[in-house]
Amino acid sequence: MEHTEKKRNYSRKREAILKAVRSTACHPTAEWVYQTLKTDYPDLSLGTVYRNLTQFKNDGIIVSLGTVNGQERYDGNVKPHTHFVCSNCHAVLDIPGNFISARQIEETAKEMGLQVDSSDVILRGVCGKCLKKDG
Amino acid sequence: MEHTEKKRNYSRKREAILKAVRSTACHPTAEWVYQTLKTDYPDLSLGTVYRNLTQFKNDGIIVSLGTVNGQERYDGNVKPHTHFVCSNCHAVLDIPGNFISARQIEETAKEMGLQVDSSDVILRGVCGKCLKKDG
DNA sequence: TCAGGAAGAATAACTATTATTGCTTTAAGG
DNA sequence: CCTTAAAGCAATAATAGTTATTCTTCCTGA
Repeated sequence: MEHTEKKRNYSRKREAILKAVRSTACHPTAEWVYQTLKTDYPDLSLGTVYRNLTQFKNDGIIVSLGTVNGQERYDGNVKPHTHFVCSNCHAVLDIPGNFISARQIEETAKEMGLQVDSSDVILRGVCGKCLKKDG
Repeated sequence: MEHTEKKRNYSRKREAILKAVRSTACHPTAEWVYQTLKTDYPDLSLGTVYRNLTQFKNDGIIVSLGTVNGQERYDGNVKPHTHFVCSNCHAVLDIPGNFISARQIEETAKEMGLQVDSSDVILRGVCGKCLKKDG
């Protein structure tokens, strides 16, 4: 009996895309992934990156942070955590700590008749790098 | 010495755009504002709506909640508050309560050398209407 | 009233994303 | 093996939201 456990055809490129997202803390855009992999995979197309990122997102393997400056940002870390967005250079940083009360959310959701599946905390401001640069 | 504050000419349309955003709790898109005002201002153009919304945002008169389903959502309520986004119908609802500790954020920001200007809490899930509709 | 600047409409341009197309690979059954 | 159907893929075209451009009109202050 052969190994038949893969539901989706294996693809070196797809694996590389997933690896790229997981191996950085920069919360990349589709474009970033494309540019990063283009040297190793010259015949990679941007559409392939978009398609695979969407698949990963739907499968819950990666997560989307929403759009920053018009571009969707992805995160290989699927555990909920806080993000900081620099309004100057649009960098996205991970922030340790939760800042939020799950119990309080649950209560409010119940009160208002909502089903809450996830919660995001996003801080906005200027990152250390930009603070130094711009005085 | 005169004040150098940039004075802006009065405009009935601009006033109407601002009023439209402030008079609804639906956290409208540019398109919504355009459609809403088109009957009263038949010669209003979508470009004008976009331009004025951007100006208002830059002036801090209104605030952007980021893009939901590809469209930017605005809010006439500039005081920070929590939002709920329905992943089914993409409605945006106001949630009373803050859920977040300003002191804790301040501490973390100081630790990490960040300047935090604002913070958003976004809950995602299914709203009451959609829960009823879809079972 | 007149000059100069701001606002507006119409439309073109841009950018991120998604759908389509046609080719290739894989899986399943005989 | 061999055939056939389904799925994957890259490349391209197309879409949608937004922004920029151009030209005209209108307001404001002297």
